[in-house]
Amino acid sequence: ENIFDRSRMAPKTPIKNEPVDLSKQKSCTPERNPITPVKLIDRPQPDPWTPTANLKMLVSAASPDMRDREKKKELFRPIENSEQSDTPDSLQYDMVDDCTVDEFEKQRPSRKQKSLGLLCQKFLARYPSYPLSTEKTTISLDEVASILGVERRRIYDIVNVLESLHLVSRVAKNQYCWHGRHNLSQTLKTLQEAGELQYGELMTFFQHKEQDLEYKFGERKKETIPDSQDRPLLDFSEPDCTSASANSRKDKSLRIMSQKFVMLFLVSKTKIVTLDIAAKILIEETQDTVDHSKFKTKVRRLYDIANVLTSLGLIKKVHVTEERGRKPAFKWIGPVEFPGKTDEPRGHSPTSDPLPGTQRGACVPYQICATGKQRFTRHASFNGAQPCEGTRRKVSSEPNSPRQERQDEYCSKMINLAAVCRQKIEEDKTIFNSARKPSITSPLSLLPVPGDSDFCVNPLPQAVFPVVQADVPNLSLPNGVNSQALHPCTPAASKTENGKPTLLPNQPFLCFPPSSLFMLCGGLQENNLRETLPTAGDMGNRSAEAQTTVPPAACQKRSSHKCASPSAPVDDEEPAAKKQTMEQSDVPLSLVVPKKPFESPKAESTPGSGCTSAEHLEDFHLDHASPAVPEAVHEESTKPLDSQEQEKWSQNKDPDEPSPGKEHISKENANQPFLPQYLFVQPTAGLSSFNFLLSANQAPGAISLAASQLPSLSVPCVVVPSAALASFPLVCSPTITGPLSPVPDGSFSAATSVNFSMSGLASTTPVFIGTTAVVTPKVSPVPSVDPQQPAHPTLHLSPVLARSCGAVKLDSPVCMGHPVTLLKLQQPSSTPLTPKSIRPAHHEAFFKTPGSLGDPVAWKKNEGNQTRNASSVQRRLEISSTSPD
DNA sequence: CGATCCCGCCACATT
DNA sequence: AATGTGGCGGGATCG
Repeated sequence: ENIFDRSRMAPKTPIKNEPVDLSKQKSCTPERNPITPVKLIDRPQPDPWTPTANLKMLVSAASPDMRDREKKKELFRPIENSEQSDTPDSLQYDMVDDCTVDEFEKQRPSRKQKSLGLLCQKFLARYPSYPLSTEKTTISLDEVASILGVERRRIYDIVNVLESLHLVSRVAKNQYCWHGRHNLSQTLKTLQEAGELQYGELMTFFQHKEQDLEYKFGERKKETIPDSQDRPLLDFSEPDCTSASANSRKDKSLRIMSQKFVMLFLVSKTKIVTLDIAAKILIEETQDTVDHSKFKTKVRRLYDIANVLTSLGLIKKVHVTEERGRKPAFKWIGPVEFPGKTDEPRGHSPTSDPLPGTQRGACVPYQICATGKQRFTRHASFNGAQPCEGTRRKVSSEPNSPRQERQDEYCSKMINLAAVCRQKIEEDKTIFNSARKPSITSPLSLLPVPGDSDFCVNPLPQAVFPVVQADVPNLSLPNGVNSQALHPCTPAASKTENGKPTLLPNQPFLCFPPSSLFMLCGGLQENNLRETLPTAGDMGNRSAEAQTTVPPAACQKRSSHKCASPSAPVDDEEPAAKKQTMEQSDVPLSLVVPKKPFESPKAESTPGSGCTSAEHLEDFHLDHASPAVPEAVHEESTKPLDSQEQEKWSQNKDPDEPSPGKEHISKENANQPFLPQYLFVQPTAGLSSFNFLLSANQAPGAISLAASQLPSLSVPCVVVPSAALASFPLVCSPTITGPLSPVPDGSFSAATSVNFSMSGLASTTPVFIGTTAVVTPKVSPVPSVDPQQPAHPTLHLSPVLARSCGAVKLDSPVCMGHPVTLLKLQQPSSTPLTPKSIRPAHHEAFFKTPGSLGDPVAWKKNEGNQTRNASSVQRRLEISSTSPD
C-alpha cells in the first residue's frame, strides 16, 4: 500500500503501467529515492504495511477501518513517496478519487498493483541497467522486499528469473549481485545457440527446445563435473559472473524454465511463443496428456516468468488468433541479433562447446539430415550437432546406460515434442499468421540422435523397400551413417528444398538404426510439392530416388497443391527459384508456425508462385476462418490436376482427423488443422517400441493442400523413440504414392498405426520410410498416378508416411528421409518391453536426480502420486545434471 | 468463463 | 532448529 501511496503521490505516471512502459522506465531510472526504505522501516505499523497484512487488514477490517487507514495511507504516501514515480493505475485513481473510501479499497487491493510485473519494474528501477563495472551492487533480498513492500517470496520470483539471464547472481544468502544488462546480449546469444542446437530442429519444428537445453546442461556438467550435481543451470554459464558454480541444488526450475522459455523465443522464427506451447514443451513428461494440473502449474509459472521478462522489455504479450480462438502468447521484443554470434552454427561456438560435451551426446544434437529444413536453423544446428557428436562420443562411450535412460527421456520428450509440435502446428496455423517465411519451411528434418553414430541414414539404394526386417537394418545402417548421412543430407537438404535430402536421391529409403528416434517433419515445402509433381526434376530426385515410384503424381500434387496449390502448376515451372526461396524461408523455423497459410489466399495471390507461401501466408493468416471455403475453392481450382488424387488423400485422412473422408471436410480440416496432425503412437500404446507421429492431416489431399501452404505446419513428424526399443530401423521412402489410393481415412491411419505397431513388435524389424511413397498394400489401389513401387508393401508405415508426406507436401521428399531425425538410443536392455513398461524404468533414471538417482523415492516425496507428474522440469534438470549416467 | 496470477503453505536446503 | 529458498497450486481477480 505504501508503495501505492507513494506512487500516488508521485504523480504521475500515467496510470497504466503497461509492462512495456515499465520496462522502459525501469531501465532509466535507477533507484528512486532511497529514502523510502527508511520510511518504510519507520513505518509505524509494520504489519499493516506489508502487502499481505494490508490486504488482510483491509479485508478483515470493516469498511470504516479501511477508510481510516486509507486516509492515513494517503498521508503517508506523500511522505513516503514511492520510489517509483509510476504509479499504478489505481493509485492515480486514488489520487483523484480519493475521496471515497470504497474506491480506495477497491483500488488498493487491485491486483494489478500487486502484479509481479509491476513489482519487477520497481525492482529494476532500483538498479542501473548498465552499472559501472567498478561498482558492485549488492542486493539484499530482505531489504528490497521491505522497500518494495512485498514478501520475500515475490522477490525470489523476480530474482530467479533475472538470475537465469545473468542480470544478477547470488553471492550469498540473501545477497545477490546486480550485474545489469551488460551481459544480457551474451547470455541471450548463448541461449540462442543452445536453443538452436538443442531444439534446433525440433524447435524449429516445434520447439521442443527444452529438451535440448537440458541436455546441454547436462553435457556441460559432464564435462566439468561428472554430472551430477551441479546443476547446470546454467547454464550458460555465462561468463560472467557469478558463480557459476554456485548453483546449487536444485535446479531451480524457475530458472531453467525461464531460460528455456527465452530460448524458445530466440529459436522461434516468429519470435512469438504461445503459452500453451511453451508449457507443453516445458513439461517434460511426456505426453501430452499428462496432467492437466501439471500443465496448469506450468502455465502459472510461465506467467510469472513472462511478467518479469515483460518488465525487462524482452517480451510483450500478444494474442495469436487461431482458429480455435485466440491464444495468449508472447512476442520477443528484445534483441535478436547478437553481435557476433551467429555464426555458425556449428556449434562450435562457445556455447556449443559446452554443450557438446555433455550429455547425451547431446543428445542431441540432433542432426538433421533433413532436407529442406535443413536450411534453417538447422544448418547451424546441424553442424553443431556433429561437433557435438564428437563430444558425445566421448560421453557416449561411457554411459551407455545412462544414455539409454536419456534416450528414454528423449523418447518421452520426443513424444511430448511431437505432441507439442502438433499443437504448435495447429497453433501456428492459426496463430499468427505469421507464418511467414519461416514457417513454411520446415520440411522435415532429421535429427539423428547423437548418440553415437547412430543413425545414419543411408540411402538405400533403392528402393528396396523390402521391408525386410532384418535385412533392412543392415542395409541402411551400414553406411556410415552419420557422417555420410549427415553431411550429405545437409547439402542435399539444402539443395533441395524438396528435398529430399540426400538420402533420397539415391536412396529411396532411410534406414535408421534400431533404437533410434525419429522425427519426421514434413516440411511443407512448397517447392517440394510442386516439384514433386511436375517437375519431376526436383522432385524427381526424390521420387527418383525412390525410384520411386511415384512420381508424381498425386502425391506430389497434393502436397503441392497445398502449398502451392494455387500455384502448383507454376511451381513446377519455377521450382528452383521458389525452392530456394522456400529454403530461405524455411530456415527460420519458428516454433510458432504461422499457420496460416492458408490457403487460398495464396493461391490466388500467388499465382504462380505457388507457395511463396511464406509471404503469402503471412498475409493470409487470418484466415483460418475464412479459409476453409476459399481454400477449398482454390484448391480445387488449383488442384484440378491433383485434385482427384488429392481428394483421395483427403479421404484417407488419418483417423485423427475426424473428418470422415470427405474431401471437403478433410479439406476444411486440413485448413485449419492443417496442423499437421500427427498420429502419435506412444510406446505406451502398446506398440512395442515405436512411438511416432504421423501427420494425419496431411494425408488427405485437402490437408495436403493446407499443409503445403503452411509449410511449417505441414510437417509431419514421426517420432520413433525407441530407445527402449531397441531396434527398429526405419526407413522412409520419400515418395509416397500411396496416398493416392483412396483409402479411407480411418483405414489409413489405422493401418498405419497398426503397421507401426507391428513393426515395433518385431522390434527388430526395421521400418522403412521411403521417400517414395510406398503404397500400402491396402492402399494398393493407388491407382493413381504412380505406379509406385510397391516396394513398400512391407512397410505399412510408409503409406502413412507417404501420406503424410504427400499431404505434407511433397516436399517431403523430404519427408521421407530428410526430415527425419534420428536419435539413437542405445538401450541397454533391448528388451522389448512395452513401451510403457520401458519408460518407467528409464524415466526413473532420468528423473532421478543425481543425488537421488539411487532413490526413486526421493521423487516421491511430495507426492507419490505425482511422481511422474512431478515436475518434469525437475526431472529434466536432474537428468541433465546427472547426465550421467 | 477463461485468462491471469497473487498469495502463502510447506518442503527442502542451508546455516 | 532456525532460516533461507522456492515449488506449487488454490482460488481470487480480471477481462
